[in-house]
Formats: sequence, structure tokens, C-alpha cells
Amino acid sequence: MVRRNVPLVEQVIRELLANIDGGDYVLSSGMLPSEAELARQFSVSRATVREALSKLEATGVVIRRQGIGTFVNPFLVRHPAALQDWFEEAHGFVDALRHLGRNPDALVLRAQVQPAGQMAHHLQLQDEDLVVVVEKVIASAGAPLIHSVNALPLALVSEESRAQAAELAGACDSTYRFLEEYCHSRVHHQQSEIRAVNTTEKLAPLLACRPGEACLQVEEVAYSADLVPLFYGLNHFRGDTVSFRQIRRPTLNLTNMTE
Amino acid sequence: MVRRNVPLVEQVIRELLANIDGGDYVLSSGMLPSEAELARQFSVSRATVREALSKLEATGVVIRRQGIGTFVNPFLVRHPAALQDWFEEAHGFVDALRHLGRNPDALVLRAQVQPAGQMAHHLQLQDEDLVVVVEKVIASAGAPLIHSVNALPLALVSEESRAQAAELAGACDSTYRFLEEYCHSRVHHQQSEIRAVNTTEKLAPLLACRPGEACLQVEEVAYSADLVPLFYGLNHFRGDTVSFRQIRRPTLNLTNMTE
DNA sequence: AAGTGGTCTAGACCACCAT
DNA sequence: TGGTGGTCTAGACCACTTA
Repeated sequence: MVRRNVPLVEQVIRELLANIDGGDYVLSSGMLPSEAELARQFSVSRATVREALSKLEATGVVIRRQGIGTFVNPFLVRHPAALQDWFEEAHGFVDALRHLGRNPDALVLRAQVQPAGQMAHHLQLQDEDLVVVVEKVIASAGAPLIHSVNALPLALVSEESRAQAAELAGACDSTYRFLEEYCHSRVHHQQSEIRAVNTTEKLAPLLACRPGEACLQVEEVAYSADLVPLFYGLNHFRGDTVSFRQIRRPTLNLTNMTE
Repeated sequence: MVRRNVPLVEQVIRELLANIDGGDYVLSSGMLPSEAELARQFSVSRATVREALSKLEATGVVIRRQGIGTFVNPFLVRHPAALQDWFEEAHGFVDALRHLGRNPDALVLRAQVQPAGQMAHHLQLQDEDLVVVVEKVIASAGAPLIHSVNALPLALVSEESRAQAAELAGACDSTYRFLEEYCHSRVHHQQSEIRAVNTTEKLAPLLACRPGEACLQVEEVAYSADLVPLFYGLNHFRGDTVSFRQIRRPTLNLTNMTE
């Protein structure tokens, strides 16, 4: 059942990524062939090549300089992990840690169905609507790194799985995977709020640190493409061992018209 | 001396933003006119309209849904501040706070020229190379919110300003502005590392909080388009009053080919 | 002057969603 | 079925950088 219709742009992106990973371009000062040349190589129009390069530029893989050329982002070559950074892609922490070369274990503390309560408004639900809650600790090399609580509206779970939702969710090592598997939904974007807080008495033993130690709190809501809230998450990261790396770029770089 | 050649795409973006701000589209379920219709209205090709919409989509202003239409992001309507969020645009904290409706004051504690020392490697300098250092506290409504130390290579400062670099930098309320004004450089992107730390004895009085309180530490290096490090910054945010909001999206959403 | 990326056009067809 | 956004083309000219 291979009914595919892979867009040309995507094929071009794959080719380019493969060549970059293969080091073909990096050798010669990191410069890629010109857009016209790539269009010839791939037998596509220049517009298609440009579309592909735009996406690669948006993710920070390449850097384009007018009048000069397109280059592989040298920062990527030095820190290849940055590409799969949690902040760059909307994926789970477990995946992110795996990409970073760590070997994470997830310990599920709790997986149950309960009323949404305080989390209701984040998910646009009523207080008494049911959600699937999974609480877990993610550890690497025996040391706990992250404590997370995720809540997902029970109504999203497909009917045939709804009865065993808690068990299935507890067995799944990522909320994202659970959504795709049992809810037929994909995360389109995610809104996060990041704060620094002092570890509470309750949380400290779970993160194996002293109460009062600084930790990062990330509160997030994931949405589908049609803006339905998919899940709410409250995560705490050990401050001394976890940090976020992020590359920010001005996306809407309008020229200054006042003069 | 108004030598402008504003790209059509940019003019279209401005028009669209103005209409969105004016609420023209929001009324009718938030849907924008179709791409073909906009092309007619602005007398440009559909490709130009699409380019403009792509940029607006990348910044989260609009959401496009195939087969349906393009919509103003309803989240923006509810939280208009998110658009100018510090995390979305590579601009200074002072600007960001102003956009958020607060009225920030910057108190300069120190503005001097000194050897780069430990900051050298972030800026790709030698330890003894000189940098312009500005230390300040940013407060809103009398309460300190942010403590920041920024260091910028003296070599970047244009020759005629170099002698008074420290004074000029201290007088400038944003490193970004200083770079544009006296270094003829623009920030292209910025790499940040975000951690949670406990406030030190030294820092606490500057942020008017108790030692040990959790605060957000953001360490960042700004680069020009040609990857020259422009400045290094070490910032501390009061944990109880400041939080970062961020919208993350998977930028490179390749379809799964394994099947 | 030659080569690069940046902008723009006019037109075509496809995939998706509503009705 | 008709309208929407998604993909793609071929060709043109401009702006910028380097030599």
C-alpha cells in the first residue's frame, strides 16, 4: 500500500541533506552549488530549488548570502546535535535525549483517567471532562533529569482504544507517539511557557535534588493544525544538568521605512 | 536621501498586517481573502502573495489550511503581545518589554573597555583582545527584572567612534542599536543557552530578591550574516516575575517515507 | 564583467475540503 | 462541483559581491 506522491521540493531537500551529511559540500569551504546548477542537477525549476533551500535555511541547516552563495551552517558541523534539539522540532524529550546520544529511561509513576480539574481551561474543556494523565520521570544513566505530567482529553482517543486508554498511554514512551497511534492526530505546533522555580519539597526527591534548588519549569499546550488542544504538559528539568539551546532568528525582517 | 526599493512582498506583508490589526479579517471568522483574490487586490502575482503569506505563517501570524483558507491565528487575537515576544524576534529586552506594554528603565552599572578574558572564546578572540562591556539592570515600575552583561569586540566599532566606545555604549539603550549605529553591523541570528540557577549573593541585591531564589539565566552569542560573533551576553531574569513564551513548530515536516 | 542569490510574473495542474 | 491552498514551470530582471 505505497501510495505516495512525494513533492519534488521534498525530494530535493532529502538529496541536499544526504549530500550535506555525506560531507560533499563541506569540503569545498562549505559552499553548495549555485541554485541554477542545482536546478540542472535535479532537473527541476529554480523555484523548486529555492523553495527547498528556504526550508533548509529556516531550520538553520544552510545560510544564504546574496551575491556570494549558499553555505552549510558551520555551527551544525561543530555541534550536529543542535539540529535535533528539542527546541527546534516539536518532539518529545525522550526522543531529544536519544538524539543527543544519551540513553534515557522513562519511569511511569502514574497513568490514569481523571477529571480535567485545573487543567481544563488549557485544554478548552469543562472541569469534569475526563483526561488521560501520565506522570513520569525521565532519567539518564540512573540520574533523574525530568519530571513530567501530561494530560490528554479522553475524547480524543479513538473509540476502540478508549477503554484501555490509561494502560496504553502508560506503555507509550511519548505522548506524540500515543497521539499518532491511538488518536489519529498530529501535533502542529506547541505553545510553551518557560520559568525558573525553586524545587518544591514534593518534587525534590523525584528529581533527586535538594528542595530549593533551581529548576526549569516548562508548561506547554500542543495543538493540532485545526487548533484543537491535544495535550497539556507540565515539566520540570533539573537546573544543574539540563539546559536548552536555541537559535533565534528574526523571521519577519522588514526594512526600516522611516526616513 | 530616500533611496528605497521596497520589495513587493514586503509591501504586501505590511498591507496584510495593517488589515489584520485593523480587524478587517477577524470579524468574518478570521478568514483572509483567498490568495487569488489578494493577488487581484494588490495587483501582484499569486506567487508574491504566497511568499508574503509564508512569512506571516512562519511567524505565527496566520494559519493556512489546505482546501479551506488562510486564517488569522486566533491565539494572537487573544494575546497580542506574543507577536513581539522576545523569543520571536532577535531584539533587545528593553524593546520587548516596551512592546509588552511595560515601561522599562535601564540603569547602567558599568560601561568600560577591558580584555575579553573568559569571554574570549565565545567571541572567537584572544584573552587579551579588548571588548566593550556594559552591565545594566532593567527595571519596570521600579522593580528590577533583568540583570545583563554584554560584551562586544572593540575591533567592531568604527574607527571614528572607537575612542569613546564605552561612553557611547553606555548611553545606548540597546546593544542592537549600538551595533547598527556605531559598528555598521546587524544581528543575523543568535544562539542562546537557557538554564535555571539559584540567585547568588552578589546578584540578589541587584535583582532585589533573596539569595537562592530561582532565576533564569540566558547566555547568548549574536552573529552577523557572515557568522562573525557580534556580542556575548549573560542575562539573569527574576524567576518569579519573568517567563518566556514560545511557540514551536516543526519547520522541516518531511513525510514519512518508510513503508 | 561575471556569477550569485533576491524578486516577480503568468500560467498550469494537483490535492484537499466543503456542499 | 467549485473553491481553497500546494506544487511546479520557464523565463525575466534586479541587487549584490568579487575579481
